[in-house]
Amino acid sequence: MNIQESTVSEHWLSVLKTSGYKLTGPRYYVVDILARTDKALSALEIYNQAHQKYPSIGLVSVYRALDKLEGLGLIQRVHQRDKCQAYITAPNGHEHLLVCHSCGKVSFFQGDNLNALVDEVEEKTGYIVQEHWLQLVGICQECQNIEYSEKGN
Amino acid sequence: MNIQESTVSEHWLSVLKTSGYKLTGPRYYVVDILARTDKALSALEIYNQAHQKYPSIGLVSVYRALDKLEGLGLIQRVHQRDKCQAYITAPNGHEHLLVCHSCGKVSFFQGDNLNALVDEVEEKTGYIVQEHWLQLVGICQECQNIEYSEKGN
DNA sequence: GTGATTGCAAAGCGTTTGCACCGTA
DNA sequence: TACGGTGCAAACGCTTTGCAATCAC
Repeated sequence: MNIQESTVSEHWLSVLKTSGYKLTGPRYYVVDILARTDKALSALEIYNQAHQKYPSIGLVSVYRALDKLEGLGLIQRVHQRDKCQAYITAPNGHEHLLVCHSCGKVSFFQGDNLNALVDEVEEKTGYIVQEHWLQLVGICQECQNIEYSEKGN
Repeated sequence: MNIQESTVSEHWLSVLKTSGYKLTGPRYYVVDILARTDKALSALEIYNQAHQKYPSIGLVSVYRALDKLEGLGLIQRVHQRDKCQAYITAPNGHEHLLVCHSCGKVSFFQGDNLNALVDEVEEKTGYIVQEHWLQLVGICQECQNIEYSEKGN
């Protein structure tokens, strides 16, 4: 295929290529959509968006692309109360997530303090902790402002 | 129905009753199984166990019981990399989980330090954080010992 | 007695698989 | 050219729903 427009996801495409994967249309559009949004998207949502620019794309290819991207650590799952099948970019590998309950926006944050907690738990319980996984859910500043202005009316 | 043996899940049964739910066979066995184990169980696993003592139970009733128990805050979901449909008791409401990657055992731990982190994130990002959700995955002490003794052979 | 609860069967939904064709490298 | 990747359709497994019968209260 022939990609003309340059995007922020060039890094991803090069990682895909370096890992021995072919650069195909479906993969390109999945990568591009995820790289351009700050909301967690499900396979179907990605498919719907991709379908507009690449009508021949199949939902199955989206699933397969997501699988590969997750394996390469380029994206990560967002776990929510009910559904846990949405994905977000992982620009710096696995990070802690901050999810806005109102607009669905996902941000990242550093959790340095977590190391002390992990050490404490390891000492108290005798576990060897291999991975930790933290997610905060709240309301972002923009959505707070919207709520206030709505109440003001 | 007529329950003879007394179990650790009496508290749950009284909560169910107080909340206006009828105490039926299927509910009793779902509560009892979850109260007696320290492993996260899926609906099907609970059904299989319950079926042994209560052969007429239906899988559907297990799903419905899990729904109610989760709503009452008596159990909570355990989120794992792939599947997020397993449940564990929540004896003290929602708590942080420590999951053994080897045997599947789930423990609870206190995360007091988390408040400082949440405050910090709120200040830096402007979010109002409503819920936090932390899970550690590692190897428990027993499984570590098993590994060592196996390597020694 | 009465309405909530149950079990069955079927439907629903998201995801995976089989397969022949296609396109990248 | 070779073979990894694709799209379609069908299969799959988990979960939910419709409904008449049942059971706790």
